[in-house]
Amino acid sequence: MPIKILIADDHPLIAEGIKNIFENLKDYQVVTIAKNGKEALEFISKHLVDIALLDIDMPIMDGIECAKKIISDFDEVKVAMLSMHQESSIIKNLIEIGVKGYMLKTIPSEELLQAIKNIYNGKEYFSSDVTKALLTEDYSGFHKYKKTSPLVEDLTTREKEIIKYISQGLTNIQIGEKLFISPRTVDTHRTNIMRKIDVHNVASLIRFAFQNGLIS
Amino acid sequence: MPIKILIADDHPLIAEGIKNIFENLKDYQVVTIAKNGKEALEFISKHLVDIALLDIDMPIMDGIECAKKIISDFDEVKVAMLSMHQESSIIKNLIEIGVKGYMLKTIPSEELLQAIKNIYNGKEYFSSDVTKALLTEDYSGFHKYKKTSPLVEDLTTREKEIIKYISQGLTNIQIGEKLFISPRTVDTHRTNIMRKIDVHNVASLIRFAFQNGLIS
DNA sequence: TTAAATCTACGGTAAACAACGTAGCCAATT
DNA sequence: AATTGGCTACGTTGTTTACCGTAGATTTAA
Repeated sequence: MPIKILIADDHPLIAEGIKNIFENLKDYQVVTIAKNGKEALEFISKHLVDIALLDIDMPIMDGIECAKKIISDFDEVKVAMLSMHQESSIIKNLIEIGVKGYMLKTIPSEELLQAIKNIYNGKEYFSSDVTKALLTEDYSGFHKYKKTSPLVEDLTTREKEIIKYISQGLTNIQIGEKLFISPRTVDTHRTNIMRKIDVHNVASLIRFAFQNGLIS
Repeated sequence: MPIKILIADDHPLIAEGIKNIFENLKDYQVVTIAKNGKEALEFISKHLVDIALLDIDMPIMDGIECAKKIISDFDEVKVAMLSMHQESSIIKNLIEIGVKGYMLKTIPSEELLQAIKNIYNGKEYFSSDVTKALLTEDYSGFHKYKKTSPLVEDLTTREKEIIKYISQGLTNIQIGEKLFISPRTVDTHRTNIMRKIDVHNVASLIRFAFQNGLIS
């Protein structure tokens, strides 16, 4: 029983290109190519479909509207989006709607097959490209991102360990007990840490640690 | 010519489990299992390795340190991270460092194979789980998995203001000057804050503030 | 084989903090 | 008119931190 796939894209060349990927593979079957969201919905209401691959930019009914309707009315159909662009706000929205995947059209064919398989098996799939774009995106407006200070490089493993415990609210004595060292040694580490990153109290230290990913 | 893989993980069971995935596959070869970053580096300096799969939490030298060194010193080795957690703050750092992949240890074996293949071929791979976590995280900061504590509600405007100044590393005297109040009053606010959110030192206070979006 | 870095540890001092209680003033609410 | 909550302020006490210097042991790098 092959996985039944619906493709919705208003560009026939692209749609055919995608269809070709599944050609000659007995595990996959492209059951139709829809030119817009409306056609896709009509087909789904009359035929069995496992996975709907929707382009986002389509005339008459776009992929997002279409995805909403499919997910609310035909919950046995799993929806994945194909797009040229990577806009995090849209993607976030799509996930809330309940799509199972988001892929760029630049996806390699074998990765697409893997993605379809994953989604068919109840998992989710999002392009690595998308992930990276999101991670390297500048979130200005939501929160500020500070690069890791070069000062972090100067900290030794032990010092980072000490910072971790300080952030947990432990006193030098308690930290000493945890690490089986003298509280005076912890104090020495503290002093060295403070000197290295040029702060002069715990508050600034913890702030620095947070902003540089030393604690979370 | 199989893809030569180095695995670094201080938990032998996990490392062996990962190794088993590649067993009997002629395209992949696990050339060694390192117990920490140091061992991994030593091996790489002496042997040919295509891909280094590093756990993040390791003793002696953790995966992040190790990744940095590998990427700076052995740029023919592609580095991918394996982790138990989805820590978006450090994933971003990792990408800047230059790692090619980030996967959760819950990754299915076939997906891991696909990931390794992608990375070997110069692409990148990031777990869908990670992507989704990033997309659905609330953008109040990097500190996603902590919900706002109900205790925050108890804090007055003045108290939050005091917290802000404390986080900037100001002493009670300096805060008093800023707000034109006595340092003793600042002290009173401090005490009240501590009582309300049930912490007993500045470190815990700042941590709380970060995790609840009071400061950033 | 030096030299440098790291982790360890201590003595001493001044500053800052944490916690207790008490209390007046003001504004908003009951 | 009385109460409540928030901001102000002080006395006091013990704990903890921040910083200064010194220094041995061990590992790493030059």
